[in-house]
Amino acid sequence: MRVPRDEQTKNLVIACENWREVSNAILKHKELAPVIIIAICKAVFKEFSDYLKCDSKLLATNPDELARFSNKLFMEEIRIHCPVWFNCQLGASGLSSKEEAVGGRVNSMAPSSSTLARLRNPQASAVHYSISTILFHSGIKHDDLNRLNGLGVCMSPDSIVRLQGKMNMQLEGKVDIWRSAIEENRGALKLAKEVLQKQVALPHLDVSKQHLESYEFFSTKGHESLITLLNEEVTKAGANVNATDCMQIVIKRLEGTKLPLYNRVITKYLQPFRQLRDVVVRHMPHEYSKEMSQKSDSVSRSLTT
DNA sequence: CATCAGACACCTGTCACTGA
DNA sequence: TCAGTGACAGGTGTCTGATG
Repeated sequence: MRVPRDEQTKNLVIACENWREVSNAILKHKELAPVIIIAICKAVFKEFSDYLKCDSKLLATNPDELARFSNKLFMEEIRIHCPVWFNCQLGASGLSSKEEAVGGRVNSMAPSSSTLARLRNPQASAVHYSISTILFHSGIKHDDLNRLNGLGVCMSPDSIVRLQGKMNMQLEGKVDIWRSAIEENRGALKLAKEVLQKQVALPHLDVSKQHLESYEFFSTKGHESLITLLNEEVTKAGANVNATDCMQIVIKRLEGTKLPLYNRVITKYLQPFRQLRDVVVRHMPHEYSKEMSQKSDSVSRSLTT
C-alpha cells in the first residue's frame, strides 16, 4: 500500500489506493462536489489569467503574426497553459485524449477557447481576426459584421478596417524595398557601362568616387554597390586579372540579378516606375525556360479525344 | 425620361473603456 | 500611461422606387 506523504493527501485518500475511484466518488459526493466545482472554476480562472499575461499567440495583432497564427498552435498553447480547461474541452467534445484533438476537432475547440479568452481580455483576438478576414474578403455587409461582432463571433468593422490599413502599409513598405533594390541595381549597372565606355583606352580602370562623381550615371548607392561587386570579382579572380574583365563580369551579374517578378508588373502598369523597365527581369531562368520560350502547337480539340 | 427622396452601406473621427 | 477595442455621430455615395 502507498503511504501518502503530505497531510492533504492523507486526509483525502484515507486508505484508498484507487485514485480514479476517489475522484469519481468526490464528484458524486453531495457536499464535496459543489466545492470541487468551485475549485475547478478558480483553477480555470487562474489558468486563463496567467495565460493571457504571457506572450500568447492569441494576442497577435500585426499582419505577419496573424498570418502565422493557426488553431493547432493556439490549442497547443491552451493545452500547456490551461490544462484543466483543455481537459474540460476534451470531455465536452467527447474526446478522451489530446491525440484525438486534431484536424476539424481542434479547429472546433479553438473558437470556444478564444471567445472565452477574449471575454477576459478583448485584445486576445487572433482567432476573431482570422474569422473576420475571411468574412471581409467574402464581401460581408457592414451591418452583418456588426451583428456577428455582437454575437462574439468576429471583430467589429472598425477593427477589421484598421487591420486592412496595417496590411496595406506593410505592402507599401515592401514596394519601397523593391524600388530601392531596382534603383541600386540600375545605378550600378549604368555606371559600370559608362566606366567601360569612357575608360576603354586607359591602361587601368579608375573607379574611385572622386573620379566617377562627374559621370552622368553616378549615384552614391549605385557606386557603393558597384565597388562591392567589383571587389568580390577581383578577389575571386586574383590580383593579376584585368580589371576590365572583372567589370564585364560585374555587368553580367547586375543584368542577371533576379529582382522580384512583381517589379515587372509594377513597371508595366505604374507610370512613376516605368523608367525602370530595363533593369527588371522579365522571365526568371529555370529548368524549363527553353521549352517555354517555344511557341506551342495548336491542336484541334476534336483530335485530342 | 429626369428628378427627387428615402433607404442603405460604409467611411471617418472622436470618445470612453479596459487590460497590460 | 498606452494600445486595442467598441460605440456612436456625422457625412458621402449608391441604389431604388415614386412622381411629374
